[in-house]
Amino acid sequence: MDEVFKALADASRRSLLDKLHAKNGQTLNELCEGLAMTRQAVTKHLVILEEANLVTTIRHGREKLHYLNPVPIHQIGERWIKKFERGKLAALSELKRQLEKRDE
Amino acid sequence: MDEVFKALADASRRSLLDKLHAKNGQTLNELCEGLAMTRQAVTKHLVILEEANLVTTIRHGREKLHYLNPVPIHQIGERWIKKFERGKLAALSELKRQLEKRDE
DNA sequence: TTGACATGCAACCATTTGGTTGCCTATTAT
DNA sequence: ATAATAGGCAACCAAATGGTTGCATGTCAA
Repeated sequence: MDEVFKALADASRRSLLDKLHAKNGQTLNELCEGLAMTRQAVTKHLVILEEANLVTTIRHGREKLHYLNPVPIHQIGERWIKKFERGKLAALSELKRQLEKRDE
Repeated sequence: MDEVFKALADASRRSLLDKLHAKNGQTLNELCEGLAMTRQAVTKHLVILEEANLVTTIRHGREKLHYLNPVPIHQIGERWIKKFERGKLAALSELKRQLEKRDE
């Protein structure tokens, strides 16, 4: 879980996920296109995404195809974000109450 | 948005949010209880959470009360996670198709 | 008013992070 | 067979991160 959060914490990595979301199964060099970064830097990001299970790869000859795995993202939504959404209205009304209480 | 992802990338900060989710409006010293960290380290984490707008504070005399703001978390769910959930089944079936195609 | 309590500020430190460059290996096409 | 293509590995670097210690300030209670 921590690995997923850490992997998502970098804008370059999120844009790589975006790229795969737009077109799945890209090679390393395809993913490098248009990025202001060396191929090796992209490789490092992809390794982190793979370790967080956000990207799966398949070797096909000399090419390595990268596929998005949306499951960990979904899990964060389910296990983490939903927890905080439940208390949302309650929290806001409590904050309002505290703000009003402030000058007592 | 980036600040929120970065703020959530640290397990200590997520546990501070958990603490506030369990009991909102705690002081710095309250939040320090049971943590294997100095008060100053906790302060630094709270500053990061505040800058990401995940925590709001109110001074009340010599105490500083910390309140959870669930809005940015909700936004990540809405603007980011949902995007990847939509394509989930499609992505998985495409992956399966590619895996099967592999030996052609 | 003075001591205790809650927090703030700044300097410092080790480790991690995000990136680079240079070279090596494997596969494909001519 | 050989050149071009796709990718991997390792060393190195600067900056960011997560933590510490020491001291300062503001507020409350006796």
